Amino acid sequence: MNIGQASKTTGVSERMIRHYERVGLMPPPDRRDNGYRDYSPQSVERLRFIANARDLGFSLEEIATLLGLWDDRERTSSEVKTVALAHAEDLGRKAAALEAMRSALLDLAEGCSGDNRPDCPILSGLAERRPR
Amino acid sequence: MNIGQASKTTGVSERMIRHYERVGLMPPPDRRDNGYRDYSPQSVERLRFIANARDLGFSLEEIATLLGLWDDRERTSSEVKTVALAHAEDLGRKAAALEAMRSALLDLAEGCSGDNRPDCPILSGLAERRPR
DNA sequence: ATCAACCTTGACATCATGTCAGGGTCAAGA
DNA sequence: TCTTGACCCTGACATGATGTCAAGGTTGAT
Repeated sequence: MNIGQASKTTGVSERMIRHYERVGLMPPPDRRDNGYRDYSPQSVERLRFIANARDLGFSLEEIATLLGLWDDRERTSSEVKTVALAHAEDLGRKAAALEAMRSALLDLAEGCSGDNRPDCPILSGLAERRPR
Repeated sequence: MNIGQASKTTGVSERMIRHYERVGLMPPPDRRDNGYRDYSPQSVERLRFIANARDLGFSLEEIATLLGLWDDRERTSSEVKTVALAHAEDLGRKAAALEAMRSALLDLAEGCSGDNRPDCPILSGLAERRPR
C-alpha cells in the first residue's frame, strides 16, 4: 500500500507518516523499485495505534514507550497502566489549569459593563501587580 | 531600570522581555550610553500586563489586541469584553477536550488488570480502528 | 588589575505539524 | 506516442513561546 492510501485509511497525514518514520516510531517500510514506500497491514495497524494515542493526547515520546510495550511480549499490564494513568493525571492537571484560567478571567469580566464606555475592569485587572 | 531588574520585578524572563520588544508588544526602550535597555515604570507596568495576560492563557497575538485597546482611550469596554469572553470560551473548549481525552483513557484503563500478565485492553484498544 | 555579575546580539533547540519547491513516476485518454 | 493529472520523493522553512548557549562588552567592588 502506497503512502497516500495508508494516509487515507488511518487519517494520518503523509507528512506525519514520514515524520514517524524519521523519529523511529515507524520502522522503515519496504520500498518499491521506484522508491515508493510500501506499507504492510501491520504497519497500517501501527499507524492507527499512533493516531489513537495522539487522539488521547499522548506525546510522541510517550507513544514510543507504549509502542515498546506493545512490541514486548514480556510486558506486564501494570507497566502499561502506569503510563496510561500518569498521562490521565497529566490531562487532569492541564484541564484544571485551563479551567482555573477561565474562572479567573470570567471573574474579571463579570465586573465589565460591556457597553460603549471606555472604563473596563478587565484591562485594569490585567495591569495590576499580582502575586508571582 | 536595567532589564535584569525589570525581569525580577515582573517575573518575565530577560529573554521574553527582548522577545516582546522584537515582536512589537513592547516599545523599544531608551538605551543608556553603554547600550543597556532602560525601562520606565510605565514599561514595567506594560510588562506586568503582558505577564498577567499570559497567565490567563492569552496568546501574544491576543495580547497585542488587548494592549491596543489598553492604549486606546476611545475604546469601548464591550470591545474588551468580547475579546475576553471569546478567550474564556476557547479555554472552556480546550479544557473540555482534555477532559474528554482523560475520560476516554480512564475508560480504557478501567479494564486493565494492572498486574504482571501481558494482556492489556489499553494496548488492544489503542490498536483498534476508531472512527475519526 | 582582576573578577563576578551584569548587559548585548545572534543562533540553535524544543514539539507536532503544515506547506512549498523542485523534482521523479505512473496510468489513462487523445 | 504524447500529454495530463495524480501520485510519490527529499529537503527546507514556518509556526508559538520559551530556553539555552556562545562570544563579547560594561560595571562595580575588591
